[in-house]
Amino acid sequence: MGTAQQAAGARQSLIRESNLGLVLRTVCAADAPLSRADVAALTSMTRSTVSRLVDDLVSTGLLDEVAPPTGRQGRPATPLVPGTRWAALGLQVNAGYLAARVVDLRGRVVGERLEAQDLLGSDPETTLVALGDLAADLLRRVPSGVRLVGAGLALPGIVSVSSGVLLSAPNLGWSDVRPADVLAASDRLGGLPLSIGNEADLAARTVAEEAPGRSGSHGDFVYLSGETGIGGAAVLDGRVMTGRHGWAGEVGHVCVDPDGPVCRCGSSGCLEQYAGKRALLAAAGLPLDASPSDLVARVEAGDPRASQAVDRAARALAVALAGVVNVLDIPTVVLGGHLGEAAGVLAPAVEAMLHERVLSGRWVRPRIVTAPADPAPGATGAALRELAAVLAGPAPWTDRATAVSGP
Amino acid sequence: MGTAQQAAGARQSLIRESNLGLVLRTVCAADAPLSRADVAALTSMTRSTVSRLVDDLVSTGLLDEVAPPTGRQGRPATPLVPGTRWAALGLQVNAGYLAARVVDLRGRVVGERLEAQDLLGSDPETTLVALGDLAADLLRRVPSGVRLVGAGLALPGIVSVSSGVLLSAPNLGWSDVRPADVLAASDRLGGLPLSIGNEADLAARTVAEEAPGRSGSHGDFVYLSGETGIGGAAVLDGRVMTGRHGWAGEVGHVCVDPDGPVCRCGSSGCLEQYAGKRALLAAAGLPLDASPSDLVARVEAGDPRASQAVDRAARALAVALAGVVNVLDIPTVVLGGHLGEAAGVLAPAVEAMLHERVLSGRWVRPRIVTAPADPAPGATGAALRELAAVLAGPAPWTDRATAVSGP
DNA sequence: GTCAGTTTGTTGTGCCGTAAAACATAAGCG
DNA sequence: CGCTTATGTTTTACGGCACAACAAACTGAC
Repeated sequence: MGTAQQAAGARQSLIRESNLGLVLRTVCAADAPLSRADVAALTSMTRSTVSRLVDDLVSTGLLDEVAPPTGRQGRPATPLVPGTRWAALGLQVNAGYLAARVVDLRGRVVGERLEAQDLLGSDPETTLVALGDLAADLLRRVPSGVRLVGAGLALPGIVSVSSGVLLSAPNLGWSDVRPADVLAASDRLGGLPLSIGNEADLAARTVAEEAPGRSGSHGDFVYLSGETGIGGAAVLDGRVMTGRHGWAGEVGHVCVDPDGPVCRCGSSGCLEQYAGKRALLAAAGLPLDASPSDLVARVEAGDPRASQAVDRAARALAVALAGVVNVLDIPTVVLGGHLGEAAGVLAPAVEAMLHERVLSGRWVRPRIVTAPADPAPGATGAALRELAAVLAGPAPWTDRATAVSGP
Repeated sequence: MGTAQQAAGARQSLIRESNLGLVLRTVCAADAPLSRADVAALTSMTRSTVSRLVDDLVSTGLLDEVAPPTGRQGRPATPLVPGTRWAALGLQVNAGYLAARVVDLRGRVVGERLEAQDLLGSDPETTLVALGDLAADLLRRVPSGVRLVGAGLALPGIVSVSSGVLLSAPNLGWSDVRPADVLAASDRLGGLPLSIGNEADLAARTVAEEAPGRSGSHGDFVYLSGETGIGGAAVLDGRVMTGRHGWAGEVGHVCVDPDGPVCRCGSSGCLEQYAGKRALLAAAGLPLDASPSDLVARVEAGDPRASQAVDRAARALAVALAGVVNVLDIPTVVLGGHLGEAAGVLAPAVEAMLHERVLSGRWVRPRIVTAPADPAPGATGAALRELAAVLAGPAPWTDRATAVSGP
């Protein structure tokens, strides 16, 4: 087509905003508190410039100054840390539970509410209102003075992020739901804007950044979220690849064997039919409400049926992941959810087979690692995404004067 | 780990450079010539600012002013077009030919040399020197005054872009080759810096942008390059996704059936074993030197063996591409090379099967389209990549005074 | 205890690039 | 020929950063 794209010219204020964000991100990314001079050295800006930017950030509470250390020569530096006055709300609906979390700019979970509940076939509206109650209860306990920058909701299904519609969530039995409308109608979030996202995409974010702006141990990886189904996400250089419509990363429905069992997605031989929680437990002869650790125990006890189920799943994982690694050139795979719990018996076999099947395996050996155990990583990830918006461009936030929260 | 990343602070000169590039790209992206006032309107900058930026670009020849049109009211505008004084050299080595092209900033092929040659098992040094001769001959015919910004070489194999090493090219029988060193030693490129890239990645670029800075009809697509093997590339929002090491897009080695034939990559059941040129022709009972059009003719004539081979390939393509589409969320597939030539008999079947196998197929129907026929798209893509560096940031180029080329 | 040495943070000066508005230019049109 | 319209240029002002000098605060040695 060749139509000229709309792109705004850079004016002087942009460089201010850009540097404001750079300073904030630099402080957030650091392991130890940085002084103004440290930031200047890292960003190759002058101390005077950094100083003025930092002053702005401190006055809005995006950065905090802490007590100067002693013992070193020269004028004592003023250590800077991410502020505690800014936080975001993360929500999650899953087949087995509701979750609400508040995460602050330092990445600390300020407050949390979890509620186990079987939600397969539940009514979307009722469930979302219950989630709203959970959130409202949580928000009441948040210390006053904390500014909430937004709310995010992690959902296990196909989500249209831009329009805010959950198109389909088979494990909940939901389709065409607009959570923001439901929660706005019930007014439990106090006008906080709500965005939604895919559970795996958001859970992957908790691996990509251990705190807002601070990248995790892996910069590029494929995340596999073993909840009831198998969700997935691809992270490239710390950013979750969402794809054109936000549906990228559906590794669970990569075809492992075209002659394999029919999947409820309409295709056949999907990975989920081999390594999904139900498929795995059923193949091992375990009840559907058994836990992955039961499976691991059986395998370690020498149960041949369990071992066979695990082998079958490992083989399927290797085939599917090899394709993903070949296409994305990301040799690291992070296993979360039930796959993470079963990683002890799964990972070694998958890793070996991956090595054989990956074209570039000769030069970079594929690795499988396990995500830290967390009942609701999607909720944390949703909060992190909201906070990431602040880090990307703090300027719009420094203007707003009043806080949303408070008792 | 959370180490603070090195990021430079934005200084004032950056905004100049940024806007310089923006103006250049805006003009290049437009279908019709733009005036200074048009650019100002599109970029939301003032006419005065645009005017000064354009003056700089015109003085370096990155933009040309053409004759003002007549017939409209008001002071006649000065139409701007990409300059003809800037060009890049694109080279390609493939199993069947050598190619050299010079492409200018308007996307026109200024000069071209093609040489058919069987290069399987050839000596890398001899072949690259021959390519250098071809290029030197081509450069002699380039009009004087044309500035060459760089040279790119498209190679059919695993390439380490950053270090400039062709790690492995099975279809040439090459491994661990450093083309830049060979060509620098023979001094046939007159000191022009050479970068290398994967053939499919670069060929995909010719689909993504029909001219430097002017995007093609598809912004997001998976490109399948059917040369001797099957290469691939993923294009997201006009940018080729290269992956961590530059090896992304190897769709040819996605596993279609784990029990399928062994591939020379060490894996089994790779797509290439079903839809690769050799596999396809062999399955159809055609000689290895037959052309894809022969296959199409046989199918249309009702040859059952040919039809069966095509069906098998289509099935394999659907399985592999469904996985790719599920993971990347890119519902458009562009077929190039022999797959493009056979698209008439392949595409409809693949499209139908894709629709069934893609998770999001209910909302966005996957489409298969054909790339324009071109004997050496990699060469053009390599040149486009060099020119893209100029468009991304023209500032470094406007400083250099002297040209490289000339008779 | 005092003073040199050292590192940090702040204050003025100048340069540079864009915005805004007035002005100059070059057509068409009645 | 003057009016209208649109483009391109000039002038002035403002905001941002770099640079350099300065002030602040602590260590350590004599």
